[in-house]
Amino acid sequence: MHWADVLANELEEDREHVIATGITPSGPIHIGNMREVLTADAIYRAAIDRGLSAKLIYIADDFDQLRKVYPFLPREYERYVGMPLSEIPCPCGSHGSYADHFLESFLDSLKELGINPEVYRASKLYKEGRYNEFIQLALEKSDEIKRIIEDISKRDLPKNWLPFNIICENCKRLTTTQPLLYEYPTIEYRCRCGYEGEVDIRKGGVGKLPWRVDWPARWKMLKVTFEPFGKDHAAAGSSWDTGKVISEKIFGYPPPHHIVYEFIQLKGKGAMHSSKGTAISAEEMLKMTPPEVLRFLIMKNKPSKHIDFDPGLGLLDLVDEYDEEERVYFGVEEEKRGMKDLKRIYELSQPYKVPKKLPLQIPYRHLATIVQITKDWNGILEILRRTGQIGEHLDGEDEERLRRRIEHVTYWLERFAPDKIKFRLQDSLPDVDLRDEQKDFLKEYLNIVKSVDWNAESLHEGVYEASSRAGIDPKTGFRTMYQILLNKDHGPRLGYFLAMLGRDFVVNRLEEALKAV
RNA sequence: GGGCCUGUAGCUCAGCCAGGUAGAGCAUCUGGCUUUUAACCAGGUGGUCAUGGGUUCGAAUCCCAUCAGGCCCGCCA
Repeated sequence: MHWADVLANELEEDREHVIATGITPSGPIHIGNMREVLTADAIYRAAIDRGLSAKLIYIADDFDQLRKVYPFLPREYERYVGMPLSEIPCPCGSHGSYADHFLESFLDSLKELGINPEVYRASKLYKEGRYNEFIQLALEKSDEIKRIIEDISKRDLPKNWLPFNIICENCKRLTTTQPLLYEYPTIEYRCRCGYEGEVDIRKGGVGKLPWRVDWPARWKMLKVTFEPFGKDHAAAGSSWDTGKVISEKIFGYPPPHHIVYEFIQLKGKGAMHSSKGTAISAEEMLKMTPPEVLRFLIMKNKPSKHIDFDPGLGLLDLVDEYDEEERVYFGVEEEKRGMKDLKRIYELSQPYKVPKKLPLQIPYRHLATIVQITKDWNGILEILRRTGQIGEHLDGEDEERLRRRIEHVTYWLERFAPDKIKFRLQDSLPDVDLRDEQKDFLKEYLNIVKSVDWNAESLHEGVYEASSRAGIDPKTGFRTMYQILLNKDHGPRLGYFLAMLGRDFVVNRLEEALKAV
């Protein structure tokens, strides 16, 4: 059984289920967050498929403070450190806040992946007073909460610690205030900026529960019944350990079902850290990977497995693997024994509906070659028709599929593909020095090209024939062709490549090369 | 120090949650194919399932211990 179904089977039948996910939008949202969201979505879908009543929610922790000036920020942001992300201006100026700047494009990406959660912003929940009863309760039970956290996490909290971080009314920081006295409904505090004052906790948005208390509070507030979280939250004494106790003892709410997931790493680079520049943002990942393939990556791996994402050649393999499973799903190819839960994985990989028939498949490697010959849509169609990979007419779904894959592979080529697979078809004959025997070869090959059946295999074989007639190594023959076409010594498999270029183009180029001295 | 995960063929991994004769891809070898951005076709070799114990008629699978590796342990996936 697929892991998502196993987890959904834990959920009680006589209950409304709320599957929660979310993050702190403090910077570009990276691909680890993708795993969390996709894991939650998988369980949500599995719950629905089981006939349970369920919804998926996404909580943006935009009331958390800015921790430091990240490398991608201008230095002026120093003055915002310690303020809630929702209260800091947007770095680019076109979003409502710092938090929205990073959040909005990520939420758009989710749409493309077929994830449509109810979105909650912590800043709103606080300002609208939805946290008020929990704040009051937490303050009343400060001592008990303090004891739980100290016992379980083995750290000491300050003497006058309260489970509430006040936002200074003067400098707007969350991190620089110290409570002096709590007497319902007000807390007196002092701030490092010199300000002293008091806040009324009945008024929303005057402060924030610390994470270890905030988390269990929101379980109850939003009636969360399932939540995936990373293993950082699951270490001994960490927020899950304290959270589940606080949830039960303080708020009287059973902690949600959960799954701890492993992190995604970049192949060869170890864990990703935005601060070290080794992170790839979620948006980038989605721009280079077709959405169904990105879902596939998450769905085929159990949450407990760590994933090495290879943005280089490995990405091509991943797409090929997806395509292969797709063919098997539609019965076009035989199932291999290693394919586990294939049907379910394929279904869960679909952003929206499962296709009714096998979608158009053009090998991704091949597409990577085609888009380097032409970026023009009609040009691409012409190439595919010439090589017999599509017929005269494409239906709407196949066209859509093709367009998307072209977009993704193009982005990948621009940003992530290794140099060795990149080339540029030269518009006119490059300035190359050809030896006499190479010209003999071109002459021989021109004859073949003029009359041969226009397909990859014949064109490829023609090189051997022309080489032997010209008395040269086939290797030199191939190299000669790449020189006059790409101005390089190597290139894509020649037969396919020439077949795509078309007879007129190839004949012309050969003739030009022969004319040049 | 603590926690979680992982350990299956030379390599990458599936199979473990519902115990019933050990699987795939790559590599290698053989045969075919006159070397092309990780070539193709057919076939073969290859594993006391990390180690030790336990439960069981039966264990890669469940339980316990040990060893090794990875990651995590203020906030953050």
